[in-house]
Amino acid sequence: MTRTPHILVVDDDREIRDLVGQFLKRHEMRVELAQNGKEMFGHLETGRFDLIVLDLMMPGEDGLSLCRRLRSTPNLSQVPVIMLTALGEDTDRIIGLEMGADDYLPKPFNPRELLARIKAVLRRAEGPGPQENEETSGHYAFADWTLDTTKRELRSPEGVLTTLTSGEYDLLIAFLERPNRVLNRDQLLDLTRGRDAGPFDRSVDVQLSRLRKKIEADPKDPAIIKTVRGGGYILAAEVTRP
Amino acid sequence: MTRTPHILVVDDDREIRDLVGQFLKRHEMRVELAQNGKEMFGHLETGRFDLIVLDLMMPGEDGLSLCRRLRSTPNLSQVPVIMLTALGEDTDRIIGLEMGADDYLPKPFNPRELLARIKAVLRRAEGPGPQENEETSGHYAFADWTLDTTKRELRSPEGVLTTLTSGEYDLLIAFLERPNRVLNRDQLLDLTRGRDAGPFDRSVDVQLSRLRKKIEADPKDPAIIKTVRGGGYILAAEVTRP
DNA sequence: GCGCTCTGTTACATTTCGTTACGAAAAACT
DNA sequence: AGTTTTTCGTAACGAAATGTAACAGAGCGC
Repeated sequence: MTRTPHILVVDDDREIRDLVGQFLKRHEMRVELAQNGKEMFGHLETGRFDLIVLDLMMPGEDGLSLCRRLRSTPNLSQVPVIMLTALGEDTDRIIGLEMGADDYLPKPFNPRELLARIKAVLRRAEGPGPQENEETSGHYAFADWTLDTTKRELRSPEGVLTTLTSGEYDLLIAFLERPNRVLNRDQLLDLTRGRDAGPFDRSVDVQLSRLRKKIEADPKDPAIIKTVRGGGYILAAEVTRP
Repeated sequence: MTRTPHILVVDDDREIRDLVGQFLKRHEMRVELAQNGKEMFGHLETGRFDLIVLDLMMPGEDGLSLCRRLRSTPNLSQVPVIMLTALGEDTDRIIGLEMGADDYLPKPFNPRELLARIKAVLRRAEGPGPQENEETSGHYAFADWTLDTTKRELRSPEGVLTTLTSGEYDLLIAFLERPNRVLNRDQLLDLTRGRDAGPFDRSVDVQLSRLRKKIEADPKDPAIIKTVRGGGYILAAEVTRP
């Protein structure tokens, strides 16, 4: 199973950003663009990415700093990064000192070269799988339910074990990692299946319906995952991680 | 079968140490860190390493001296060493004088370069090696089961001995070495049989089914090795190595 | 060779998931 | 209010993925 890779391109130069984006899209990758750290973390909050292409030199917070922040964010510390470095002065020194990235590419670069490196890094990173692995340690508790992510076990308020299919499990995790936030269908589809929605895609609705049947006391009047008409769905419960 | 290399990084500069460590970990290596000779030999006493990355300039006993001690220690005299040398020193002279290391890398260095050299040295060292690939010995404990890899004995929660065929054993080991990670069929086939999957290869499924019949209380609703639809399988249990 | 065990292949059963369809509910409009 | 339009819930169906019994060939000890 290889889903199409989801790449986040961060560069303040609009031209480069778009160019890289177009190029990667033509090579069967899904691409999001960000022009600074704020946008980058915005994307990271709502989507799952297989790799980040990050410009070193940017106004405001630069690539190095962003990379460090990334590495110290529990959920994102393993996302591969390819750093774009401008040619010049102490590039070597910086590269030598800062190894937060998985690979470096000096500007100006050949897009094919970038593609090759992306593929190489993805191949390497394939092992641990998409983010969320690592220390997504342990337990979630919400609305008297308990989810053990190590054992992939869901326990009802009464303590009964409830089996979830992988699809239902993925969906639940997506909500638990982003509680009390409205997630639209595109985001959910990306988070759970790593793909974009077709024109009349209702698969999220159906899957959610199935999940509700298992965890809601009254699926007709859901109390845990609520519908936001025109917006998506929201996990309406406090989530704790003991 | 080559398992992930075990690297010991010795450098007094915390930043470099950590960054090198992070970088190598992302490249499928297991890494231990030491900030001086004392810690280094501490690690060497308790673990087996495939390679040591050693800083030349360190307060107290420096890299050269440590390397010499290493070479004169019977058990460790063959462990490959890559020496990090700061610029500005008379590198050539040092290299000329000290042949204890397998390779040298001047600081500041490009991490890709370090990785390339590590791989090159490992490849070279691989040949002769009766070097005994480390922790082949030991016990695994998971979900109340115990596996003794020395005797290849699997014991059930009730203490009953369960015999595994070698195929089942290999499969179980593959999971135990990578707990809580989704492994797809290609990876499993590679890990257990060292071959690539044919077009409609279901052998992993069948073998896993056989393993489940032996270790799962209810093979119809597996609790230890779970299926990740579209992804592969995952060992859903905590694994400890007493 | 003969019997035994192990493993890959095949075939069929079962499960899961996406799509479609249709009715219900909410919003928009008249 | 009544009507139309949009959005959502979910049953039902079919396609795809997974589970596994049964078979057959390979390897091994005798």
